[in-house]
Amino acid sequence: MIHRSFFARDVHEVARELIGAVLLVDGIGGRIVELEAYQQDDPASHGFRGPTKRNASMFGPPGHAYVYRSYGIHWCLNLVCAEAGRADAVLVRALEPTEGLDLQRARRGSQSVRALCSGPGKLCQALAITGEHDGLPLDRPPFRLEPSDGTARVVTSRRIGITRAAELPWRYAEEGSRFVSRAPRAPSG
DNA sequence: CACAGGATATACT
DNA sequence: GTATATCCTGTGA
Repeated sequence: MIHRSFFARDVHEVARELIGAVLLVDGIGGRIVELEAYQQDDPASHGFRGPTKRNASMFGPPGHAYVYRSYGIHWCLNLVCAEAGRADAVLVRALEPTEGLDLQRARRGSQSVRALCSGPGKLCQALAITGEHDGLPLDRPPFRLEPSDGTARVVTSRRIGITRAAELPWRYAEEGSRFVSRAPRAPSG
């Protein structure tokens, strides 16, 4: 069980240690295989221009969820890090589905296991994460987080789908995983 | 494999 | 009005 205090640290440390951790919502989910780090002083972050109604939970205490709607259609899940008042968070981009595959398939339509959670919008649909989860603590139901066993090898690469600060290697993924949203193009560390 | 286009909430110009 | 931390479908090389 990962306690919310786990998140009261540097976002990059948290991101690296969360690869291989298990994320469940109402018992449904899988192993985290891909994350991206966003910081308050990062032009690509929603918190860069200060608090708004949408990003309010980013500025709240760490160890809580920040859920926002993307392109008017999809939900995306972030885990708030650092100290309260600092808008740092990791975006959960992909899971290796392990729990509740039938329900995930039903929510996503008849799909291959690889297509269930290989993207931030996809995994929110598979786990039924919506705006109602925005601001909820991550160490209380319906969330459950179990730590990685430490065997996952982590690679970094550039973040996906952004135009500002696109050169920063702040995407973290499990090396060789077939469940990431896209294969890292230029792996390092 | 690489695009283009559409759905459409929220924030910014 | 324009852009965006997305996804799906269609077209064509």
